[in-house]
Amino acid sequence: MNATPRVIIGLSAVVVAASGKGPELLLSGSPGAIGLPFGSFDPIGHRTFELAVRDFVTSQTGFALGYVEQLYTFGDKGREAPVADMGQSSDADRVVSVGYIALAGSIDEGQRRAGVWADWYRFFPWEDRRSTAGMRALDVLMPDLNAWATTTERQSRVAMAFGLQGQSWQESQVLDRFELLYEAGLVQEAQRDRAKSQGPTAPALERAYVGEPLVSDHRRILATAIGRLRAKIRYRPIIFDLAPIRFTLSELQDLVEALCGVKLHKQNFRRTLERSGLVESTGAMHAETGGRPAMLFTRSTTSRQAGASGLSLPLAKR
Amino acid sequence: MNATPRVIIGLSAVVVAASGKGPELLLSGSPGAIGLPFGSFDPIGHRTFELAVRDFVTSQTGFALGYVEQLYTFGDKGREAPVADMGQSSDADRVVSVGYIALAGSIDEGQRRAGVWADWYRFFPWEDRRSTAGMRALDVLMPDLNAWATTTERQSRVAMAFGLQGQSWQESQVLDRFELLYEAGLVQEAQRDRAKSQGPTAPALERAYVGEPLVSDHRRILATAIGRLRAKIRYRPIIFDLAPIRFTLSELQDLVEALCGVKLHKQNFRRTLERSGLVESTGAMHAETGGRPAMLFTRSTTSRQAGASGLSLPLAKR
DNA sequence: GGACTAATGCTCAATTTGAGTATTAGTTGT
DNA sequence: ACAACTAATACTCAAATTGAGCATTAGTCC
Repeated sequence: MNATPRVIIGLSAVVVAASGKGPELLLSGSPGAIGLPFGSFDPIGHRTFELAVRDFVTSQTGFALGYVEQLYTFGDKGREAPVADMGQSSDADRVVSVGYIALAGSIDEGQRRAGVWADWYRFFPWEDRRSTAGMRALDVLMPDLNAWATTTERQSRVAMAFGLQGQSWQESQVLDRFELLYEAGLVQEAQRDRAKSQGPTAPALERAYVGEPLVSDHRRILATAIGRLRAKIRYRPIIFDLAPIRFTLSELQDLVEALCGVKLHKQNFRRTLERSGLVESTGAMHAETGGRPAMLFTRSTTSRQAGASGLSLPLAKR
Repeated sequence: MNATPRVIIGLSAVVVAASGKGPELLLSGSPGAIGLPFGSFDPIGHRTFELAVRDFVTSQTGFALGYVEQLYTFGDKGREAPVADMGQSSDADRVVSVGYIALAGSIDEGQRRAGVWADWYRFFPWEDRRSTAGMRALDVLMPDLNAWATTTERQSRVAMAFGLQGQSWQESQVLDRFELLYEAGLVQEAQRDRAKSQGPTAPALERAYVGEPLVSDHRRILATAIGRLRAKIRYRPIIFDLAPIRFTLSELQDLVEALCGVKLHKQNFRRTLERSGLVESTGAMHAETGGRPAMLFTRSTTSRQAGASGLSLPLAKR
């Protein structure tokens, strides 16, 4: 045991790629203990965090990252992520973990097979309001959430987060919603974390409704990341770091919808997008959908400039 | 010299308070080496970063913080902030610094005297577009900036950041603008940082135009913080953490204008604010301005709820 | 050639902005 | 007490943006 505990910097990455179906996450770990790719920062070998993240994700999953952005630094005691793959850490060490978001663009089948990818809604079923399944998850959770909301303060938090009572659903409030479900004891992590001190609490609901748990606080990190991404596509053109080089407007819309978990009005989406100047049409067409062939677009050069704004979403159909 | 270098966590805080005149910053250091309040994180004594920040700011400046939010974690080698007040660090150590933003509300004269406060536009004269002085700073800098912008890529970056050629001025792009001025060698830090490798570069302009330098990369951190704050008041009601408990709409507007460095249309500001439901009028009046007495408002309870949105600014008069 | 499917085009009312002009309730000077 | 002045508040109006539809078109699949 050391007199001065060491500080260890852990790095975790939320790596997102767009498949045909929607946003997918790169995971690591073994069945029953799935988590985000996680590595530790080597103060000698690594010049910057970002390089370190690229490095360990590539070496851990064989995958090279595109856009990378820092998410948040988690330093609370009792919240540290386990340093599974390190071994040399002792109890006296203090782990600080720096979370990153990485966008891996659209990936092909080969790349897909190289890593373990999963639809991120497996962990947040209630966040997907495109499908009836997602809406159903919310319906199932609601009674328990209401039962927990015994004070007005709790009630109003629930109303704000889940868009009840005249409030509108804000797709970027992913973390608020997760925190509420955690506090209400409805997600498995809550039961796991409480098991140490107290007895069991809320009823165990099916995975299809409460989502699958992740190791440590990784699901919370993921919630933070999803919220950030959803907010960010509105003011930075990051959506193009997720989309393929050439795309039809429908494909782009599907991607945005998948990311935000809501349905958009097609004609208006097209309108705002064309006005924004973020995309420009290539001459080419894409005819594989069985309907009228669609124009293929690319991101414009202006969309690449620092300070270019994002999509002002023509939002939410109920 | 250690075999395994230690990692040291430094914490720096951008502490903002609203005085009558505008946003003021809490500084520390001695003349000629002014910087942000800076402390180091003690892995044993501190349970969370946030507590540590509150702690060292209070002990260093006698000031208690209100709202605190993490800004960014700076881990690049060669960019670390000096650990002036520590002494025990060696060259082999790696310093990672976590930046925080803190809002100290509106402060009275007594509190003001307890610390060293400065108008933040001393460090960014060009960011203040309310005054002719600020506009003048930009005019003075522009020729040098244009001289530096020899490639189209640079030119378009300048145009985007400074709102030229049909682009509009985006008040939250503080960092982009600072980075450009840095790269163009117009701010003192650039010359200082380059002095080690190369000779002197750009002409030395007056402080009134290029702003005062800060220790290490603190001015960059500050630019990040200002940009973040300016963006954030649009989607979170943080402005009320800066305003006094009761305020007139004009006072609130002055505060927003000072923060964002732009003038707003008075009648429209009032309109959006009243519609937003973020404020509610107390019965009381405030009659000290020499004109018609103004209604005093407070933030509403809804503005305190998690997820409450910010001000949709009725923007910029030229 | 007719049915079907998506993509694209176009319209219209409701809201939200941007930019003013007009009125009101105080203070200050004479 | 009145005129001049100042800032707050009220009201107006056109332009732009948004939300929601209906209509048309260019392909594929019998």
